Amino acid sequence: MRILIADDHDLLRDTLVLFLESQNISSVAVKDLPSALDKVRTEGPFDLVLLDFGMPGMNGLDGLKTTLAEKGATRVALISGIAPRDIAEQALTLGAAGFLPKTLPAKSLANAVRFMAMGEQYAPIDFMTAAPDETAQNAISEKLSRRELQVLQGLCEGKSNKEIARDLELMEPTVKLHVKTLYRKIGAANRTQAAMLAKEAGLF
Amino acid sequence: MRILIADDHDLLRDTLVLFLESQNISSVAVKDLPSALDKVRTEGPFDLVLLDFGMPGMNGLDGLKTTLAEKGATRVALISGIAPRDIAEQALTLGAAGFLPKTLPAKSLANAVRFMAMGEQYAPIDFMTAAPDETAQNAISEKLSRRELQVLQGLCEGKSNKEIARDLELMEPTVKLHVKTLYRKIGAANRTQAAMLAKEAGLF
DNA sequence: CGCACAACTATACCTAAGGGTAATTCATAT
DNA sequence: ATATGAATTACCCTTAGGTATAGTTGTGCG
Repeated sequence: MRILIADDHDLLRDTLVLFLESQNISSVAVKDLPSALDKVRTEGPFDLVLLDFGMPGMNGLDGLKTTLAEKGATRVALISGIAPRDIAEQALTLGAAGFLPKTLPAKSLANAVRFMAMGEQYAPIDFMTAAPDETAQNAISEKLSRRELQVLQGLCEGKSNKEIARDLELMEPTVKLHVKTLYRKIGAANRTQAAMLAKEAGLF
Repeated sequence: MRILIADDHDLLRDTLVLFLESQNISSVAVKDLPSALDKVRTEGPFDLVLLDFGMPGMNGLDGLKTTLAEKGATRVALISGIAPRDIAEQALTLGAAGFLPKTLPAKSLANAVRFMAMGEQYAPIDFMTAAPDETAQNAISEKLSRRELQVLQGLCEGKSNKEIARDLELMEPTVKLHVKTLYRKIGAANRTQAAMLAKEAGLF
């Protein structure tokens, strides 16, 4: 089996090649997307191409699309340290062979590589099953104060300001102010948008 | 590699054994859970145990738990024709090696078996990524008229009645009426609750 | 044909929501 | 000690949302 690895982190690239060699998977490694496309054209086809999501020339999912369009690269997977879940889903929908977070144990990575080379789609179960977007969740919950989060929860339950005030033992004007300020912080225009943003962030 | 298959459908059991044999995977097949546990004790350990979710003796996920407790069966996967997504998730959380729908192509099943035997967790990507709750979605979408669904979508996007009216080329009072009637139909007290109900039903 | 139903328009009224500004208290961090 | 920010309460004002009621289309069906 022969795969192509494209990643701008020299350390990862070198160690990964050695490790895969020990697993009887031969690999070629390059450091950016143009080099990867070049390799595919000159030395392809490969059983699998691994692209780092954050490497030079990738430009988000565009790099995946252009690579998938190459004749010598029918099986292309993304590898990333930071990309959120929705990127993974989009990549798989675009026809990627899989999505590998860099948190994956080396042995699992080797297994996943073999699996994808056989024509299957791979993504780590826990990654796909996890809360829709933990980064967005933190982005919201870290932006807001405790009170504002409590009020936001009330919004998500479809309560009126008066009900929220009663539940939190506050006066209604106080709730109104919290509501207004949390709109600013999360970029909502009204309570419905605020509730939907919280819901999409996996809150409550 | 040697695996144990437990399924009450004779046809599937026999053909699956033959197919796996052709893929250099040797297998033993039984027709219910007690037989499976017996086989594990007398002829174990196996590299992987496949349990049909609907076979005699399974009793939902209990059969999975008891099998996982056996010494000779550390790697146990479910196979099912009908189980919904949340069963699959629960099974994986309980420590199942994977979840195989019977809609899976035979070649993919063989790949998944090898993958799981290597210690990885498997579930088909599209199955895990699918809409959370299709039944609730139909419950709502079949209750509402086309217009009301269009208006509900507007609500979910946090739009005002005026904006929805402009988008649908209606007068604002019309939108207000649709909004009110759809509240009644889905049991919402205000637009935020309506939006959250739609969201939770997997709509839009 | 006439019936029922969904969709649409319209008016009016009241309440809730959202925006602006300001002041006080309190804990924490510099 | 003092500055900062969260939390609280309060005022005013405008707009949007929610309710009720009533009438007009158009489509499908018995």
